[in-house]
Amino acid sequence: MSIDYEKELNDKQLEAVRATEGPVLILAGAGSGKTRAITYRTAYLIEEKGIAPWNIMALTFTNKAAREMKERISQMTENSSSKVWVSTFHSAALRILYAHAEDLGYSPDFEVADQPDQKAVIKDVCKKLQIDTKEYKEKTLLNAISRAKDELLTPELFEEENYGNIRKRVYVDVYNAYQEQLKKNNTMDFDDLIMNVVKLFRDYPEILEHYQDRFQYIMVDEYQDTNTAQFELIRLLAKKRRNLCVVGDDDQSIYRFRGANIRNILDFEDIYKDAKVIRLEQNYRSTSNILQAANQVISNNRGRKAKELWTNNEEGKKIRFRQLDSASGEAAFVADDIRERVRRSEASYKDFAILVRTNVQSKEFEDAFRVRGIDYDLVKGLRFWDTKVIKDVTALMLTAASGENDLRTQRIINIPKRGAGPAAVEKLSAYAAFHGMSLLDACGHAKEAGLSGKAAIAIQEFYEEKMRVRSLSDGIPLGQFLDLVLQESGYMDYLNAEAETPEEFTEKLSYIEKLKNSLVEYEEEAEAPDILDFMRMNGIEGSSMDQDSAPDNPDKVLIMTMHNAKGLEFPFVYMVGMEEGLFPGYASINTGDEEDIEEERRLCYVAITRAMRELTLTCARVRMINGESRFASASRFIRELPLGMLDMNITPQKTERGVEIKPVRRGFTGTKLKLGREIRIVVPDYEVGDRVRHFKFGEGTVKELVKGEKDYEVTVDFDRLGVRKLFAGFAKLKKI
DNA sequence: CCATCCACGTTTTTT
DNA sequence: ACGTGGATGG
Repeated sequence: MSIDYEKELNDKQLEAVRATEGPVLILAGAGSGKTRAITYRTAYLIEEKGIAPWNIMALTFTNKAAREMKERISQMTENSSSKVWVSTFHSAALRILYAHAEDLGYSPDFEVADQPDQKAVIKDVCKKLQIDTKEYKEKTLLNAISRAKDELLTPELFEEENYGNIRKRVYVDVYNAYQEQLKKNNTMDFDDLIMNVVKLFRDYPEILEHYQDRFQYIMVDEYQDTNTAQFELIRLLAKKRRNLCVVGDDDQSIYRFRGANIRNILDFEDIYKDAKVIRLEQNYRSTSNILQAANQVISNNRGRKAKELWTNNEEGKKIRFRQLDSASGEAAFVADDIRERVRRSEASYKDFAILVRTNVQSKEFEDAFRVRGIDYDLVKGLRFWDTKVIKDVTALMLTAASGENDLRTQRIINIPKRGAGPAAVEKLSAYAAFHGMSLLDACGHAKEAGLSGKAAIAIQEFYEEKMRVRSLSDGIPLGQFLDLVLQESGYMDYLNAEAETPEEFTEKLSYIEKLKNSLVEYEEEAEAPDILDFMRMNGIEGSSMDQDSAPDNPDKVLIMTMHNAKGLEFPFVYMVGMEEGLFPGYASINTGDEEDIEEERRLCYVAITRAMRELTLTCARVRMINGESRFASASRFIRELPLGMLDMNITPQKTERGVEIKPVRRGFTGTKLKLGREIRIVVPDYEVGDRVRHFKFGEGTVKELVKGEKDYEVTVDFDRLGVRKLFAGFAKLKKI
């Protein structure tokens, strides 16, 4: 089989495929055949350039992307695909680290901490350090640690950097203790995986060189989402041969909040002066109207790589914009619209996607679809391996297999409930530490550890159950092992008791069933099946039945967040909740940092470019936010759309109780509604030079007060935080 | 030690 | 509105 590259690719794609040597930056606009370019490039390397598949590495962010890429490469290159390293950053890091764990002071059977684990550790640390978790939120602390690791700041470096900063001092202590705790449990968190590979490469040049020789051609997908640590990882790997091809779109960078560094893509040409830059700008997905809208919106961003998508596709329908009275009205409009189109056989349910900015918005749509009998699916973030049931059951199995990991023992010590609360754990931990044994082993000495009667017996039994299971499990198949664990632990009864409804119980049973299938499947394939190995493979890489694999295409309308929609396409897209304060969100408006708005605008661009045939934007005049009715004006992004291609059928305003809401009210975000009547018009009672207080930002001096289109815009120099721009209506500043 | 009540907070998410 | 988590009382 031979591929006709020239026929199957456009000029730019072909150029990208043929640029095999040296640094290459492929700026791939939405829907421009990016994956096509990467997969053909891989095939080209193998078949035309004679590069061995195992010398090629392709890195992605999600397992889904890796799976899809693998599949497409295998379709093209027959059997060599399995030899190409196509994997996520994290699983690549994991594989490398398993081979060199000891060089970094971990034992080779180290484990990976997931979010619940991380949370448990940070909780523990806060307690030990007596940190007021009201002042320093656990989430914030974890986030700070994660960002530090993204930036390759080890606890030592982080400490150096923040030495003088009193507030950061707490972060330093927490980070230190957190890291110590993980290390003690022979555990890395996700960020450690990347950071530790970099550390390994930096400390052991010969190891680095080994991988440099192995990965002679490196490709990185979604390059705009890389963080500093990932960038450094790639840079080191590619340093020797410099065959680095990164593919991305700065306009689709929407993960700044989790550490993505957009500079990686913006500065690529500065770092690699000889980089070849190839722009894929022909879009094969959308109508030209949709594309122009996207172009127009994103052009409002500064600091982006110049590019403009174009298409040969037809002009298509105008983009619809509808403002409804309420969130439920909005959902009703969308649901009716979909139902009508399906009734007329214009499309089927699976052709539609509702894109929301925040998860809470989905509820209204679920209701609207349900009452109309429209099949829908909520694409939710919850994933199989993060489910409580699965976490519990796997922890039960792992603890029976090995009691080394105290974090895990702690997780299940009271599952099912046996009266082992924090107090008991505290005593047992102390005993374990004193005698240099694991927490599980300490459970075998519950009495000696100072536990009183009933608790001591229960915990002693917990220990003995684990030992019993361990001795019985020797050499039995994993599926049976699971049954044994469930039986001995009494977990099923616990589940039944915990479940609020019978449905909930059945759902959880089905999860366990899935786990069992997965175990059996694994056992058939693995050379040396082992529960620890199984968990290792699945914890990071998901598995054959993991949730993010595409639904088997049932005919359902999909509801999902705009973030989740990245990389997908749908004939009909509804972007809902297009309101100031929701999209862009208050949070991004309030910081006064234009960068935040730009990120939201990129998200808007991503969402628009998901649409193939028709795009509908909607918003509500009044929306409940956190239990409070609020006026909302149309999103600024609506105003950034080219008027000419908008179908804007403004519906007359109806209000409950016949109270007319004057258009002037538009934009007074934060104005509360009561009994269908608005009760307050926000006119600032302060002026330039006045001292004011903000509920969150503290005190400051008003620098500027401008009556904007929608609201007063007030610039305040806060004592603690410096200059911020706020909307007067929303900020609720108090004159002092 | 467990259950119950209230206060709080609330974008986006991967691995 | 609503779910989570901490404090409080049995």
